[in-house]
Amino acid sequence: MNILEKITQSRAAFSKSEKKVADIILANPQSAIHSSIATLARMSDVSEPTVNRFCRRLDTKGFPDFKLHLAQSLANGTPYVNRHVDESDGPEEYTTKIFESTMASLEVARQSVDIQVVNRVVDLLTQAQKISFFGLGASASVAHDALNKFFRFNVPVVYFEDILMQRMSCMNSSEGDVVVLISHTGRTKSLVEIAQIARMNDAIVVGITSKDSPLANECTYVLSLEVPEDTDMYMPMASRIAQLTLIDVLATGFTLRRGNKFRENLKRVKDTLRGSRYEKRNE
Amino acid sequence: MNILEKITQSRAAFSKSEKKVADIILANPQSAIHSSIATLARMSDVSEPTVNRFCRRLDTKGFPDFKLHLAQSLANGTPYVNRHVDESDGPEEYTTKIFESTMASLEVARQSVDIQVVNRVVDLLTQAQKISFFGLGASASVAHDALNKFFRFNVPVVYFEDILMQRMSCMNSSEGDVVVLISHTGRTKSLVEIAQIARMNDAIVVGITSKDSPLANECTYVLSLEVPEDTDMYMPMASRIAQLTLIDVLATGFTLRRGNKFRENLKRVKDTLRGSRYEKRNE
DNA sequence: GCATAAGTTGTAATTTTACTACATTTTGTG
DNA sequence: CACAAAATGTAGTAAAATTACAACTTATGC
Repeated sequence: MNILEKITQSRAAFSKSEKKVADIILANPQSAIHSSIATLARMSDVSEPTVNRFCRRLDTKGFPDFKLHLAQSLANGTPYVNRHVDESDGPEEYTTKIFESTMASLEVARQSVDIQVVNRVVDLLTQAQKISFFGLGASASVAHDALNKFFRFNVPVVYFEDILMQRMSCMNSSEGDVVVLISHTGRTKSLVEIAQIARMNDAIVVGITSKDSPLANECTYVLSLEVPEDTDMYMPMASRIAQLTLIDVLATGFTLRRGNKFRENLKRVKDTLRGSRYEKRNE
Repeated sequence: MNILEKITQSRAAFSKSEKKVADIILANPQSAIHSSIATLARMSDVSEPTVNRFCRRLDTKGFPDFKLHLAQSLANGTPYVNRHVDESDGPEEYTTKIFESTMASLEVARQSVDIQVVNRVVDLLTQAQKISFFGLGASASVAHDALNKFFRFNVPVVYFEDILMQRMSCMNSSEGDVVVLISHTGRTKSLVEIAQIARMNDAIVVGITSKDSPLANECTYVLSLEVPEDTDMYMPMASRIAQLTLIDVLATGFTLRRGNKFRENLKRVKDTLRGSRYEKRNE
């Protein structure tokens, strides 16, 4: 656990001199890890043993051990945190906050993904006769993206934005078909219905949605993504990115499963695009 | 820079005894940071000064400094690196790699974004009479997503996937219109043409694309995203996510610029969705 | 309001740790 | 094979961290 946070939190439990030490360290943790106990004691205007006691109060073995912990906390700059955008934020602030929140969400999402299920779903996808990707609202563009990816694999892929088309498509599904449904909340009624229809027609239904949601309960397999609450902006942001990344994972798993030859094929698909592009001049 | 990697890389430059030390450290770096120089020397079967020399060869001030660096490398928030997926990777590995690569790309993208331009583009968008989002292939879903976002703002937004529709739409554009074109490479011919058409009709053209590309040269404003090369999978992955996040930033800037009342409005839009969803039972 | 105890802080000595200078060994080269 | 250069180790030294204990501060009960 991050020792800097720990210092901030346990500040109340510190004695007067220990607070001095805490403040000096918090003011400039970067320099603290390069100081000796003597220097730090002098800077905080306390004695060396006080600094040592301060370290032990934080459950470290002593000063060197404390420095190690501190160094680790400082390692990745500042770990990305989900900070909400504030009304008073300027462009600099909100840009940073959004990028960092997105990264933080991805980190959380990564940890919540069930690898077993990923593997199983990749299995199913490679064997599918037809793959459908459906989502509504913000998740529609995720489904759209999935179409783009799997289309290159030369497998029958279906994607509709229209609810009625989605329904009809599922009506016609049969054994061997895989329907992937994408929804952050998992509470969109029409999507839950589609899951039911698809299952009634023997299709395998994979949900990319949140755990224990009504949609999750209707799916054969659930790839749940525990993404922290979206920011206050009343728009799905981070969840969408996590879904997309998961699609990337599935697509990658797909190509890996299909083997070498298949990837050469993929390269050829990419090469056909060349004609539609301006050549990159050699730099 | 990660010192563990550094050790691996400079292994060739080490002397015989130094290699012994390197191997012991690499074998169990976690225990290394908790050992004294004497213990480590004994374990590596070399003398203490050798360990010290080893540390200096890695551009650290000495053994304690080396331990600090090592601790940072081992911190669990290890900065994400763009590691390519390997053929032999299992589900666990490729999932991690993709998530981490995506995060790494976002970090790079964040640093490359020009805040000034973001601010200016937000300005333009808030004042636009009509906003169009166009992209092709993988970028189409990004444009699609942008539509989703800006649609909620109750501004005239346009999005087409079809090239001809895109062209026609641009033909009809006029002063006060903003056309946002999305392309990772910036070399897609038809998109460059669309930029030209839009500009001829007095629209402002904003490009979310790579710097100095043919498309970038045709745009009024360029939001360049320097995203590291996509992985070997022959599919755009990271670039797309960076583009989406940038769209999030623009959308957020938009709502912030529009002020409080506007966001209340946004909340109302969100609330209208409620009827289409299953209520969340209280937990 | 004073005495006493509990807690806090500092001083000085001790121990541990890291570093330096120099001696010895190993390796490579004419 | 001899010599030089590089590598490694030994022993001593300096620095850093820790411990034990003394002095001081603060709080509490009578």
